[in-house]
Amino acid sequence: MPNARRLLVTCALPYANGSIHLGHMVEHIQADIWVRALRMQGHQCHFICADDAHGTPIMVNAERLGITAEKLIARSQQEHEADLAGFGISFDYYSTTHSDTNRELVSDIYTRIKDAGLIDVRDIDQFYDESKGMFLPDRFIRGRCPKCDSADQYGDSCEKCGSTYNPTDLKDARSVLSGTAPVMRQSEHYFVRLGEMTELLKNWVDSGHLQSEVSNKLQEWFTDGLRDWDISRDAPYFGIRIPGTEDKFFYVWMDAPVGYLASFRDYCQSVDKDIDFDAFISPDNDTEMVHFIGKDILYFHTLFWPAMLSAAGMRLPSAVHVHGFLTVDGEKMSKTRGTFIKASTYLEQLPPDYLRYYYASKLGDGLSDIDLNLEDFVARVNSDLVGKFINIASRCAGFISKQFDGRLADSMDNPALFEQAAGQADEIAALYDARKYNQAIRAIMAIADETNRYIAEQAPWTLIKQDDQRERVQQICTTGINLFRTLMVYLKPVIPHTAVAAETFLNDGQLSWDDARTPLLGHAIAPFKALMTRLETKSLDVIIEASKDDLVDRDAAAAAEMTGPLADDPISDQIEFPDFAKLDLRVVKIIQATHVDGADKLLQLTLDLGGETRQVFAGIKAAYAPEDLEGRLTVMVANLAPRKMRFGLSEGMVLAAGPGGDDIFILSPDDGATPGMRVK
RNA sequence: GGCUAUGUAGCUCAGUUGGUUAGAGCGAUGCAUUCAUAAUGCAUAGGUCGGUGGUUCAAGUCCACCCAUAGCCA
Repeated sequence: MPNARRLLVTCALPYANGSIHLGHMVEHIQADIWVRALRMQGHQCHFICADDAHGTPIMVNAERLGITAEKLIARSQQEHEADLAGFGISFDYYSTTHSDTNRELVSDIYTRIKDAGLIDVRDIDQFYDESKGMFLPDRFIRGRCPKCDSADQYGDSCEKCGSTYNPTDLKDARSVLSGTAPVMRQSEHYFVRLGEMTELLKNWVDSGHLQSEVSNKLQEWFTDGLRDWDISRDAPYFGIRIPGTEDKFFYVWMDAPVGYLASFRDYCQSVDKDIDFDAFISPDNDTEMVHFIGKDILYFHTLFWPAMLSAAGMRLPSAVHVHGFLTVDGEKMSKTRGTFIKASTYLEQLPPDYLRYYYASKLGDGLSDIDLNLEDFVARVNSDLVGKFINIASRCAGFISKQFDGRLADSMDNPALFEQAAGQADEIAALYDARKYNQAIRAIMAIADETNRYIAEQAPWTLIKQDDQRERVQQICTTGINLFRTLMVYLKPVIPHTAVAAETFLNDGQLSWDDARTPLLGHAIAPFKALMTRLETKSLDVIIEASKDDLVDRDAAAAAEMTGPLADDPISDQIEFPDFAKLDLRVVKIIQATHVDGADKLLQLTLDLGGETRQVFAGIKAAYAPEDLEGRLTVMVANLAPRKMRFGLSEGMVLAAGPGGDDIFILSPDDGATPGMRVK
């Protein structure tokens, strides 16, 4: 194809710390439809993605699960790829940002930025968790909101009053990881001097690569002035080490977008070896680089990313296509309502093409959110796809196979009707290209409506009763089948799985875009089998219920975590060994235990330290009877300063665990220990 | 709080540079039909276009303010 476009198309990299859900699918489906439409027209589209595998949340989560971060991200990538493949997302390559290629590329880009004099190094103050030995991201600090005093708010913003602030403003700040109070500590950070690139970025933003809403938004940021971008994080950090440093790592948002290129380079080197990676991404090239992203990560892709590319001497994106969020039944996806639906949960019940069609029917080229209205979803799929579109094939195929031995007529009875539909090929292709899928679907369904109307007018089921009208019936049904075929071409980017089944039925190989224009005549088709079944509300109920189950498990786990001993009584501040060595813990034998007159909780214990005896009062009366204790070994703090109590002098203390009341558990050494041994 | 979107029939959405009785699909109701996965066709009902005020010969469409919803504030 002479005018074939060459494109690198990407979706935002899914984060390797959670499952793909139907919100992610808006983007992947949007991009996949775009790519498939272009490919059908003969364009060369390299569709690339990867897992975003770095950052503190992944490191922390792996630790919590007791596995390595590498294992966590490998597991996640496998799951993500399976989910995306299940929805028919036709990536050519799917990698991870935790790869050698990515490390090389980021390091290279960083070095070029540095050589251009755009890196600034300076100290900043940041919260540090001493017990965990690490700096804390804003999200890992909670405390009371400085504005409205609400408890348990994140370090960057308050969910109650919506105000934003610095974690340093938080009252009673606590580390989410350990529950301890974080301390301020200074650390050297690396910054990209974005402000230096303002002009360049402005030019790029104004030159038509972005939706108008996006440029408007960026205008605000330009007005405020671009601030330096902090690209470093201190060890420990699961990520890529900054070259020339010992303990500094690239902030995950530095290496994530580079992952697009790293994954693409791996693809060029291992799969499609005809592509010259360096040439492809060099400026002044006729290739296109197109990113699909959600509006939440606009900033990173429209300022940082072009800035990085430009500083590194690479091509800038041809387009960044931004979409909105998904709501379900008009509300934010909710785990309690069961509307936080994972891709895998959906796929267990329903075919991917239903959702792909529904999203397509609602997606425009703007940033507005789209709503998955479950009732509307059922109605739309059943009425549009099954009732209108598939029905055309279904109602015509019977005549062709039963009356005409499966052969289409040599001509159509109404070529004008076909031409009218076929003539829309360019227009519909343009709508796909402009990402106005909702308009494309409307145009396509209008053709389906017209076709059904036409068949009803002709009433082949009546004509077939007259012998002299047989040929006409065959021609009418041939017209119908060909309109179905043209519609199938138009819908193929949206419902590829259905297209495969339809191709079998039409028995003429794979449909390309140009097939929409030329009818299939004098051709034998295969017997018609149901291409799609109606969507049952029941399946959706199952999905909703299953999504609630996910939540219950998580809630239970979260609740258990929240009410455990660690939550009630967080681990104390870290100490050094000499602090510990000050404690002199000894194994002792309880030689006598007696009640204390007038004391509610105390028992008086006489302890043998192996050569010395002590009197100790212990608050364990509610849990132990004196006779049960006599003769037992336990552990005491032997060098605790004696304390005068109402009933006498207590010369130390025995160790016990538990919340109190009846729940007190004194310690016992294993068999073999003898009184006087030191515990260390 | 500031900014940016959005607010049109029961539901999901179109409405071009302001111009005649505001549109589509689904749903509802009635009729027709029975080839087709109870699919299809015809017809009817249904909207003071979030609210108020303004500009204009004329506003869903422009302006101001207000209300509601969502997002952003790196």
